Formats: sequence, structure tokens, C-alpha cells
Amino acid sequence: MLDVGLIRRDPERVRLSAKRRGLDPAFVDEVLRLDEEYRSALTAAEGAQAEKNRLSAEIGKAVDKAAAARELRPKLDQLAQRLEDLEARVRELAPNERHSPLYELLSQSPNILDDSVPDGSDASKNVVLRTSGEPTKFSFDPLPHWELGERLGILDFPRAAKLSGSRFSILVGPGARLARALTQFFLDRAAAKGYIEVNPPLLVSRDTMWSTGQLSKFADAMFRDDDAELFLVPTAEVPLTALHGGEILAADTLPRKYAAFTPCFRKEAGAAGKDTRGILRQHQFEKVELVWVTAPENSAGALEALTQDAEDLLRELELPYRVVLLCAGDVGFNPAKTYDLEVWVPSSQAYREISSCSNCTDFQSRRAAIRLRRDAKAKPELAHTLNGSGLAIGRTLLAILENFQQADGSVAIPGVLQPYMRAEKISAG
RNA sequence: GGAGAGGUGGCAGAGUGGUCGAAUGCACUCGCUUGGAAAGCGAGCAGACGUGAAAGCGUCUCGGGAGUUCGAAUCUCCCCCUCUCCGCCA
Repeated sequence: MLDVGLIRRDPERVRLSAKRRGLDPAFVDEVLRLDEEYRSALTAAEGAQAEKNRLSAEIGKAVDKAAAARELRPKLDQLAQRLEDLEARVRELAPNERHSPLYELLSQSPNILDDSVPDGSDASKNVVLRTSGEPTKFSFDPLPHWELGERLGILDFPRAAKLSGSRFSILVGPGARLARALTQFFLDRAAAKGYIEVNPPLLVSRDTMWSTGQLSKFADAMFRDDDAELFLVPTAEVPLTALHGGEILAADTLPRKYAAFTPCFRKEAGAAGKDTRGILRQHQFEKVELVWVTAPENSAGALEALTQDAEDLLRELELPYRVVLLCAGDVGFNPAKTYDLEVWVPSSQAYREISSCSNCTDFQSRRAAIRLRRDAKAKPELAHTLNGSGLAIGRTLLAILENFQQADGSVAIPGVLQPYMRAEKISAG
């Protein structure tokens, strides 16, 4: 959620950011107009309420309350009538009132971009910051992971389709074990870096989903139960970020760093026909998510550290990857700035996203009311939140299969995973 | 799922229709005291929003919502959550 105060103080900054995202900045003027209307209505309503409170107090103080009440009755009735109208007007306009025009506008407006985000309307303008390793070379014709996986008997797509339809897969034997090895490896590394491991609910309320900014833009992409009003998390970013919603954290307990291994559920409704083969894009996948809550002045540095933490995992796994700074048009709804980690996927002959590390600044905190207090006397301030995967299990597994495949059809296991796998390779049979 | 109890400030805990945003205690902050500390004493200590240059003023919030009333933390209704017992169950 954008800060209405900021829009009031510096509308040009908000317009500029919207333009850079390829949006019509006209909403800024609309917000200003509605906000003005709302505040004048609020002032009027509060004035009337104050008058009413004053008269009521007078009755309360009177010796003969009944008489006083009788005397002031006409005035109060008149006030009550006016109040009703004024309050209705306030409700129509209030920014925190669902379905008010101001609320609609604000809830659909994405975060203000960081100044360091490059211009550009789509992914082609993203900036490659650094590359580690090189696209894997093969002395034979490498197989895509879905073929490789089926030949090795560790991936079963037909039966997944039988059970659940398209965009599901089944990991079998060493495949399932490899996923578990990755999970353990990721969580162990996170713990070593001071992340607190969390095992959160995978079903969250509408309020929780709303508070992290998932609902306004991605409602269609989520699985939900309407009776219970619960949503399956599309990412552990949601429960982890909302963890401290409504709380005021002591500044000296920041940053808070959390890691959670969870399944994630997405409808992938807008991705029909995209990445239909293999396990790249599934309705259900697992990942380890990393979330930071920081003081405002530390979030920029935190983004670098968080990205580094995710990167370290790829390097340890000896996977070729690159780090990309997303351009204005490619940055999501919540973040002010995002680095994507992209791993080399031979079957795509391309780098594919394996982690997205974002600084959401105070955008989620404002909705979720995640605050900090610097000392006993200080006013609470909004915290900043960051998130990134460290890493997506399925995509890492896929990358290992494809990049570590051998001429004989087996797959070597990266050294750091061998203790977890208790094997050096996966071969058929 | 059934029965009961309860949800008040950071915590504990009073408050059952009228200056109650809320006694008191603890915790916390500042000051006095002290060689230093403890104890003691004094003061402060909820959040949001609006208004204002500021001091301040105003409005709202006692789980959430609706209602009764001139006036609700206190009364009524609905919902949510927690705890205890029973049932069921991984």
C-alpha cells in the first residue's frame, strides 16, 4: 500500500514511478482529489461528533440528568441526523473502507520503484549484473530433465496426470530423496547464516493474504476455500512476512531473518501453454523462502545480503547462474527493487529464474502494520520487508539433473549434497 | 462436533450505563538521592487518524461487527479467538 501522505507531499515522484512501470499516472490526481474530499468530510463529521459528545457530557454532569436530557433533546436529535449523513459520506470516501474509490485506487497501485531500478518495459531490458560459471557444455546430446527423469525412474508425469491433472509431477526414489537433500541443505545453510527456521500455516486468512499485497493483483492465481475463507499460500513470503503483522518490534531486535520450507500453490492461470513440459512450472512446488524485517535505513544493504545468501547456494551447488537486476517494467507489485537469480537450464538453452530477491520497503509493512520502535520514547515507524527464495526446490533439482547429467544417462550429485544424498550419482535401475 | 469459562494498555489485573482511554501493581524512560548500585521519592509511559508552524485541540479504538441509549469497556444480538471437559482423529 502506498503512503497517501507521500502522494500528497510528492505526487510527482509517484507519477514518475508509475510511468516507469508502464502505468497511467492519472490515478495520482484522482487520489489527491479523493483524499482532499475525504479529509474535509472527516473534519466535518468529527466536529459534529465533538459537539454531540459535549452535550452528552453536559447531561452526565447535571444534577437532574433527566431534565437536562429533556432540555437538550431537540438539539441532539438534530445533531444525530446531521452526523448520520456526515458519517455515511466519510464511509464512502475512507481509504481504509473496502470498496471506497480511494481504497480501490490505493490497493491497486504498486510500490514506488527504487531509483537504482533501470528503465525498460519488459524483461529484455533487465540488466545482467554478474555471471557465475558458464553454460554447461556437453560432449553428447543432453536430455531435458523430463526425459532424463523418466529414464532414471525418478520423475513420473503420467501418474501425476492420472492423480491430479496437468502441471503436477511425482518424484520417486532418488528423485524424492534429492528434493529432500536440497531442502536439508538449504535449511542448514540458512540456519548457519542466522535465519530462524519457521514452519508456518499453508492456509491463511483473507486478511493475511491481503496484508502482504497478494490479493489485489494475484487473487486469480491462488487456490482457495470459499467456505472457510482460506487461501493456500502461493509462497511462504505470505506467512513469514505477516508473522509480525500488527506488532511493534524493538529496533535492537532487527533485522529479523526467517527461513521456511513450504509447498507453494499457484493456479498458473495466465501461463496456459507456457513451460508445459517438465517441472519448471507446476501448480504445487516446494521452496525455502527467506524473509527479512529491517529498519528502513538498512533494507538496501539487506537486499544485497539476502541476494548473496541465495547466490551462495547456487555457487556451492556448482550451478551456472547469473544475477539480473529487474527493469522498471518487470518489477512486481510489492517490491521497490528486485534481483532475479537465474540458473542455466540446458533444455531451455537459457537462464531461468530460480530465486527472486526483493526489497518491498514499507509497502507490505503499511498494510500489515509491521512497525519498529527505536527507543522507549520514539514513535513507531514502519519496518521494511524483504523476501527471496533460497531456493526453489524443484527448479534446483531440475537444474541439477540437466547440468549434471552424464554421457551414460546418470546424473552426478554435487559435492555439497552427497552427504545428504549418501550417494555420488543417480543412475537408472 | 457437544458443554462450559473467558477475551481490558508491554504484562498482571480492577472497572457492570455518565468527565473511563480506562484504578492499581510490575516492567520501561527521565530526574532526584548515592562513592556506585539497590531501595526510596517525583514525573512520564497505547495506537491510529484529522487539524495546526508548534504547543495543542478534536475523533476513533477495552477481540470484531451490528444494535439499544442523549451517553456503552459496562446492556442485547451475531461472529472470531483462547482455555477446560467430552467426542473424534493424523
